[in-house]
Amino acid sequence: MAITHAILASLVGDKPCSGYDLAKQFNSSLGFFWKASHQQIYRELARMEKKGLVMSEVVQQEDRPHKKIYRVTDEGTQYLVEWIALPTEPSPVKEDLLAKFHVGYHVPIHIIIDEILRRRKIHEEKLKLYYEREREYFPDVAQMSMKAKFRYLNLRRGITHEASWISWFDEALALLGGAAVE
Amino acid sequence: MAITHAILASLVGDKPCSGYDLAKQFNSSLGFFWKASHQQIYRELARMEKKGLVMSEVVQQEDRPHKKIYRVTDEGTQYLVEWIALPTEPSPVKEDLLAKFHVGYHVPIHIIIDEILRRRKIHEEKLKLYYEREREYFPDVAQMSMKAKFRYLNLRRGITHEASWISWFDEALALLGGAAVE
DNA sequence: ATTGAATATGCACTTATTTGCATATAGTTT
DNA sequence: AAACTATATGCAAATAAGTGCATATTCAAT
Repeated sequence: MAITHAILASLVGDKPCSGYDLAKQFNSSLGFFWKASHQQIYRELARMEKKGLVMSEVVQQEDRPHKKIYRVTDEGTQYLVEWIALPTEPSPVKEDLLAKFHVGYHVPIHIIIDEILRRRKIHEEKLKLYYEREREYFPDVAQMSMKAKFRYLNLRRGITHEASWISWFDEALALLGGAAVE
Repeated sequence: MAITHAILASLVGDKPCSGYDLAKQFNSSLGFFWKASHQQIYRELARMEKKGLVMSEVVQQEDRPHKKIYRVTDEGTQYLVEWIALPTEPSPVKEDLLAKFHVGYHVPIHIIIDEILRRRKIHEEKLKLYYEREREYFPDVAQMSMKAKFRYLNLRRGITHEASWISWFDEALALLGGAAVE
């Protein structure tokens, strides 16, 4: 996915913010569909401003360095809406772990088992975090605004994604004879 | 994931082959963890040969253009095995559809519904293909070599991945009031 | 004969990403 | 006082990845 679209979606969908804020939003819903370094973000924001998709305003702060707050222009909004209407292909999977599994029988099995256990823990913690957020922010699924529904679905995608990893890890452990988990 | 690792894994795990063959293997198990254009592959193979990770042999063919068969060197194998032992982080998700959902309430709902239905069909077809391959190549899960187990698990990862997408699409359709599927 | 498909390779250009460096303010910790 | 953390921005260089174009052979179809 082009970083342009991710930034536009974030600025339109949340409030106008600085590059620093964008870089931080890896924790929030933005992190479900996009990650990038702050260097990428600053550069991309500058490019987008040159193209007229966003505009910035320098905000002087007393206790912190000044910052540039970016907001989406009408042109930017239109560009985003047009992009949404275009069909989207599934993003290609590039997963290290699967490449390792492809030749996994060439290394001692404990290396693979350890790696599965390590990765499983990472995904489990993420899943737990997502469940907590689900309980906290979306307690009443029946009563939600359109915006909330979409945010909820993105969170649900994170949940199904992590859950499918975990069930696969368990399958792998069972087949490869790894220890039971916890 | 670095394309280097994917190519090495493919050459070690399957048989030595040409860049053209590698590019075609998008259909087979290779496609679960890696996609690239033939241009990328040829360039990367050339680089890897310069580094000594692979070596090539030109094979003259009577009925087709000549081709270069690449095989992994001892150095390449060692490099791959060392890489496998390194821990692997989950690959960052960059999914267009989630960015679109982030601002989905800004466009008419039928655009989103249509896109869900279209994407659902793609994932369903892939899942069907994977199930067929599972029946065909792995009929007896209890009796498998180590190599077969790893191949089976990669296929299973493809299956859990696609299945999690489909269940999410159904959830989205239910919440957004889309038509029942088929 | 010419077009098209499959096999087979690759250069050149462009874009994307990563890494290292650099700067600046202010508060907190040692 | 010096070091560290958090906020805030950005350039430069290197590496990686992606797109467009170009070439060559053979067979099959029109």
